[in-house]
Amino acid sequence: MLDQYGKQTKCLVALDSIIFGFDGSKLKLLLVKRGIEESKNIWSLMGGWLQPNESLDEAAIRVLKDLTGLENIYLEQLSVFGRPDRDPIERTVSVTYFALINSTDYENFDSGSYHAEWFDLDQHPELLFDHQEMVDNAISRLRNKAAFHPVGFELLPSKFTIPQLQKLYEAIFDTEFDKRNFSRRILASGLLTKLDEKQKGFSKKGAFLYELNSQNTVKAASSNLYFVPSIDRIV
Amino acid sequence: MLDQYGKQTKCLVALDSIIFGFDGSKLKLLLVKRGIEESKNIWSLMGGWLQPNESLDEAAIRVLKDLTGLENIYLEQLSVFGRPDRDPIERTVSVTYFALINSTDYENFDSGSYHAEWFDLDQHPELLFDHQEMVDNAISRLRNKAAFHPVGFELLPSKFTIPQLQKLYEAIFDTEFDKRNFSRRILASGLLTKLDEKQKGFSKKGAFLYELNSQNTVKAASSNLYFVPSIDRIV
DNA sequence: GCAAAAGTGTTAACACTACACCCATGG
DNA sequence: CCATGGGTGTAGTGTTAACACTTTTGC
Repeated sequence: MLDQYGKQTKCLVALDSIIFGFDGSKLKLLLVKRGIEESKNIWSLMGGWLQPNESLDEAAIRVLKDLTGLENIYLEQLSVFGRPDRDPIERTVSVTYFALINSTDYENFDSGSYHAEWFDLDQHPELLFDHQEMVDNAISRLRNKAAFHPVGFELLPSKFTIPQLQKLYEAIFDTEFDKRNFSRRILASGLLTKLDEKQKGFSKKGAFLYELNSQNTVKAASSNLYFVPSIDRIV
Repeated sequence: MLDQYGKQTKCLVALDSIIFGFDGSKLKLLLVKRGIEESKNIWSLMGGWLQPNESLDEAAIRVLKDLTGLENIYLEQLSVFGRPDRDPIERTVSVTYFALINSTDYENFDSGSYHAEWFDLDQHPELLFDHQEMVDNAISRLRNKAAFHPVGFELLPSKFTIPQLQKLYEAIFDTEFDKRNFSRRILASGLLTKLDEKQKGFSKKGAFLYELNSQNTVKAASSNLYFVPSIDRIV
């Protein structure tokens, strides 16, 4: 029972964040090289230790900032990993977080002595400890979330085209969509505002740019099923 | 960064489980009286401490068994609570789990010196620390899960009637369904096998009993959207 | 003028909602 | 024989998936 505080063993508590990015055609993963001797050349997730006076959320935000300089990133708690032997050095319970950011906005990291780098999600180096398991878990959460919430926009620049958005969703769900159905569905959500500008330089015709509506003007859209390519891909 | 193990502060790690039950008409919550002085008369979730050689999942299973004698219960990790002041006695990070069981099968607990008791979910005593927050979190997870996975059956006896199942779903989603639409939808899922027996003693006509198909025979059904009363109730 | 990407509509199948009456039985 | 809960069908509406051609413009 929850008494006998004094007799209980304590654990190190770590935070590890899976940071997804998108470069226009592929999903990216932000990794960092770990500073300790034994695993000097192994890439790992953005991780750090929980400090005495911070909540888990605060700690995850601080760690990300310390390692990359990134601020104002929305981090969402995923799950906890706690196998006794998951960290061979000392028993550690790790709480994972995930975040989505537009990777082209953050190419250069203000990361002090750490080296952070974007990798293709489907082609990244081997990871420390159980970090690959954490990444797999995060991908499945990302798919779930993207199906029901307009979450993909955080991975794109503030102005984007429908074909760009479609490529993003195709990357998230690792599949292809019919562009007529895709654009109809996205526009029907009422989340996007069409701008007068066209994207230049990529296609010859140029595609219209859109931006996300201000929160206030989106009503029904965000409370309803948002985008499900086909339910069985996400469950 | 994840080095400097020696310098880091350690934390107590607790497990707290939200155990849902169903008595045929209402959802139930299994609570226990905590053993420590300051909060002797406060009910709390099934909780205990993580031990050195067990994983989080193992610990949650063990704690549930120690407090209630319940075994072979499928527990699923929910989330972690870690505000620095959530436990006033000492800093504790708590990992929550939830489970669904058929409460009528478990009325009497082999709980050693502990006192475990079922309460109506909508009418239970005040809870310790942030346990109410944990319960709220679990309810929303239960709704989500029930909408996409045939999860409700764990709350019923192995043979059950369609009206019983409907009552369960009505309790989970706190609403009412049209019985014609409900049964059509559930049967269309292909998850149920109709038995030759009828339930006796409750209604005069008697309702046919069904059982859950063996895993093997369910194909399309479990991979597809299973039961969504109306999407905006669950998102 | 042609290659490459953008943009746009219709149809047929299916899924969902709403709704009302008869059935079987125990008392 | 009647009260209680069990069981069933249909019509209308909305939603989804599948599908092909025209437009723009840089080269």
